[in-house]
Amino acid sequence: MPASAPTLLDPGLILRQRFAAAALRAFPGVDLPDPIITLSQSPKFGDYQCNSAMPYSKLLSKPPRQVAEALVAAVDIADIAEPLTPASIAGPGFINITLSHTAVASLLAQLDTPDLGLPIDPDAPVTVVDLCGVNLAKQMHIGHLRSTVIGDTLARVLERTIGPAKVKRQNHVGDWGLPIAMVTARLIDLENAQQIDLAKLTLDDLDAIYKQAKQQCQADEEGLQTARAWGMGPKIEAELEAANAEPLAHLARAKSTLVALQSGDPDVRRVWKRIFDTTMAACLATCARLNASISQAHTAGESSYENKLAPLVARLEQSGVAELGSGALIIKLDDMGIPEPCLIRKSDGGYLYATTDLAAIMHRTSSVATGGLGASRVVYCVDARQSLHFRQVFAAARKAGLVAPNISLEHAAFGTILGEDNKPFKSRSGDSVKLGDVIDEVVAAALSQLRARPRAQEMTEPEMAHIAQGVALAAIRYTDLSTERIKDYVFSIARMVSFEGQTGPYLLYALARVCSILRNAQGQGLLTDSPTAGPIAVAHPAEKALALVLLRYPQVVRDVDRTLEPSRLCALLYELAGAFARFFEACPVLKAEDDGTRNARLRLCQLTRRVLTDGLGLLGIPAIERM
RNA sequence: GUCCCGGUAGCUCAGUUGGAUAGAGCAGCCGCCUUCUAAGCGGCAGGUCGCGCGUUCGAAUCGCGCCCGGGACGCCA
Repeated sequence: MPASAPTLLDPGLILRQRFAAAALRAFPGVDLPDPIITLSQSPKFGDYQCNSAMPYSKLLSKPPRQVAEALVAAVDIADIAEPLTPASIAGPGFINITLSHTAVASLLAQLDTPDLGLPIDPDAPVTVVDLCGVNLAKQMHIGHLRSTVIGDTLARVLERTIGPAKVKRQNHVGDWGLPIAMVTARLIDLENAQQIDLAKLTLDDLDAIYKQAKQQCQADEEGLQTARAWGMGPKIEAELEAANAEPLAHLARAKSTLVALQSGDPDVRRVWKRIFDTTMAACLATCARLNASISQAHTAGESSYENKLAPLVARLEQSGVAELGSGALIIKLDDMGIPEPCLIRKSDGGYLYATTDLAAIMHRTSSVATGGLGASRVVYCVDARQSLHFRQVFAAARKAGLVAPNISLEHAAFGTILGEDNKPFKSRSGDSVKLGDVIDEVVAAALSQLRARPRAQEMTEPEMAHIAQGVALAAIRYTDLSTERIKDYVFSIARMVSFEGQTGPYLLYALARVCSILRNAQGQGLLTDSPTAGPIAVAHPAEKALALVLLRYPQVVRDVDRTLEPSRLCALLYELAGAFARFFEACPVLKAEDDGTRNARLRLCQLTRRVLTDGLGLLGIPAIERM
């Protein structure tokens, strides 16, 4: 047990410890589960409650109220809560606990440190976060939003809990398959025909060329097979074959380009590199607009595993883990509860994306000394539709002994973004929507909302434009992060920038109001040089309610680390903003009844600002101090 | 067909390890700006937690069966 275990600030955790000790004292020798401590639903039940008397009563064969009485008699919480009395036991045996104001103030003072109760865990494992996952020759589209935003947020949270040095973002760029070869082939043709200048190539060009190339290679093989199967006659078959001739030729050309690319043909490589650079520059710019910290340094494309595939597959084949099935090389997983085998080599000798993923796992988890990333935890921020794929890859990696048993492989799966019609978000023409265009739209919507406000007159155009950017970013990211990852959600620009209720802008607004108070205090010379010097105190119910939300912050951040669910942090910050809004209504700060109250409230404001700023920062939402 | 994920107020969603009267937001209705930003606050109204059976002192939560919606399912990535 490290001596530097974080100070317990969360009242729920403190109470759990105290009640566990009480259970040990009251019922020595009995192995009871951890006490259940929850927030009370209603103020009349106090702040927290212990619900364990009932389950314990069964294990102890004693009436629940008697168990509750024994716990109340044994528990030592005099330093943090109001004294428990027989009236504290309610219903079948709930123990209601009201924290003392002095204890809350003292815990708040302990929270008010540079790390906000979140010291970096020195024993934490190096963690890889697989995120973004763009493809070459394609604009980032709406399908990349969640992987980018959720992945970036999880990485930010981990950077906070385990330290930035141990978090390795990995952008597993799709830069190596047949589709890329198709584009490369097409681009070489266009260049030879002098129809394009590679030096001036843009991603929009590539996007168009990608579609052309795909079209060119689109053979109606299904139709042909149907015609054969149904015996539609040689004439129809011949017609279909003729129609297929051209696509098949293009396909053959793409395949040979892929071979050339993979064997290092300099000219093909040169064109490919141009595609790569053009794509990455544009995508990283879009990531930057989303405030996602994803850079060239995080890029680890499929191509980077290119020369690892053959040795890996050979090893798996030799060890007998992989076997031939209908010509393909497969790893059977039925003994691991997965009926579908994992394919790692096609019957034509080509490798599949599972092969690349296995190579990536090895790179990520092997030691730094051997050129790996040294991770003990790998988090995949990828669409839920790939769940089976990752179950297969993880199981295959374990079965093949590619990763040690203590290494954690986690798929942080997320649902689909839907349009207003409840179907996957697409443009009117059925194409996927470019992410940059979506961001533009949200910024425009935010700006027009902003102009409609009465306060708009007090702002300059550049100020408003700046705020609109921030509001749009908060709207997009908060919307994406605030529901459970696994669920689909409807992308409604109107709702996300509505500025009302549970939205990113509401959180920014709460922060702007805190900042406003502190700014005015500064202006009136009410903030001393050492802002944390004055005593912290909690008296008014709204102050206490605010304090109790603040105290839950560190533990919620750790929860996000553990569960990979940013929505929990979103929920807490929303509660915090609400608690502050009620405090703001009920408790005048600058015009408080006396200096002591005012200073205590100023400290509460300062701490609220810090926690809100910190939490928003973890969500990748920069603070706006005035709006 | 098999497997995975969802189903909670008109709409969008919370609901932690099974706990008290299932909570928010939006939309609707009623109040509150001479006072630190009304993008706010207070209140009213709104629910067979998809259906059934079971386990339990207690089930939105756990188990089994069904219904509805979405998704995945050996040579695409």
